[in-house]
Amino acid sequence: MLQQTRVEAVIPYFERFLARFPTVADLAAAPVEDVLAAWSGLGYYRRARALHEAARAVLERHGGAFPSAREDLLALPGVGPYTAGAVASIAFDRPERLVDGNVARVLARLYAIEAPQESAVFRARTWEHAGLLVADLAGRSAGEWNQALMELGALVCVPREPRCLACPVQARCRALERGLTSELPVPKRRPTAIEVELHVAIVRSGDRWLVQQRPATGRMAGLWELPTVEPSGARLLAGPDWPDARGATPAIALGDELGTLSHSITRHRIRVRVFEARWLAGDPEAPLDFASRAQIAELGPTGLTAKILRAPFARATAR
DNA sequence: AATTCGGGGAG
DNA sequence: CTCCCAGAATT
Repeated sequence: MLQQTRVEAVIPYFERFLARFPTVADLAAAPVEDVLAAWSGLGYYRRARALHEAARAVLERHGGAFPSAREDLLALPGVGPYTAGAVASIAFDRPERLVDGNVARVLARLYAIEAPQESAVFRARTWEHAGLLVADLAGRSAGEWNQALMELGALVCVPREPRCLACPVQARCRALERGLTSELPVPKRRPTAIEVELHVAIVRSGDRWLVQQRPATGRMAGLWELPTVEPSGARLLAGPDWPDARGATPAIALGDELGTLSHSITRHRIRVRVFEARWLAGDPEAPLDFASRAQIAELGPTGLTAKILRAPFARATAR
């Protein structure tokens, strides 16, 4: 959960998740749909699938006992260099290094690493320094050291306007010595944004809303959303074939435009136009269905769908 | 090496 | 607005 996601954002998900799946065996035994529903809103849904697969791998390969060796951890789905180092050092007290975004920034400044942050050179230098520091611990806890390093980056050696006066290692910081703290680390190049327009239909039946499940592959796979089309036809974010696949007779008639909102997912900048709409057919068939707010929350909505359902203009459409 | 995955909070 | 977060997998 913590991969590329702030601790504060993770905590409520983590607590709900562990209440629902208390053990590795519980997680392994659960349907992936339940795991996705518990993950809904946190983003990077591949992580949820990987964690689910990892739980099953722990049962099959390790008899249900979570592995503690770095190499065994790396072999689990969704576990890369950072996570392997974090679990090995923090959970199992092994003398393993770790580099996350915070540690990379601390080390880049401490040792004045001028290579761009996405480069292989930068990655090699930071991991090398992280290893040397752990090797100097002389038996003291690498888990505590690694967490302290991350915390230093999160609280003191922050991206902009670092609090160098409060830094415990200011005396040995080469970036501070050279006046480079605002220049390092050299940020990775930002990819150009992709503009997308989506049309979303709000179809109400009493207190229920028409929703559709996204395909099993691709973005936000398996999550539920309000009926959505991408008029430009690029189909970057649009759901399953709707309304085209409904045949010559459109099953949904668009009405008044209720409002617009903006949404961003990674490099896509989405302008969303929300329309009131009517359902023209009989009972909807999969992947379409009517669901109440509570049911939608339980199914696992996309972040955009949750945002739309919270919007004032969506609340005011009761029929 | 470059892209692709969400969403949210800080500034 | 922009940036970036306790990254990993895929192309």
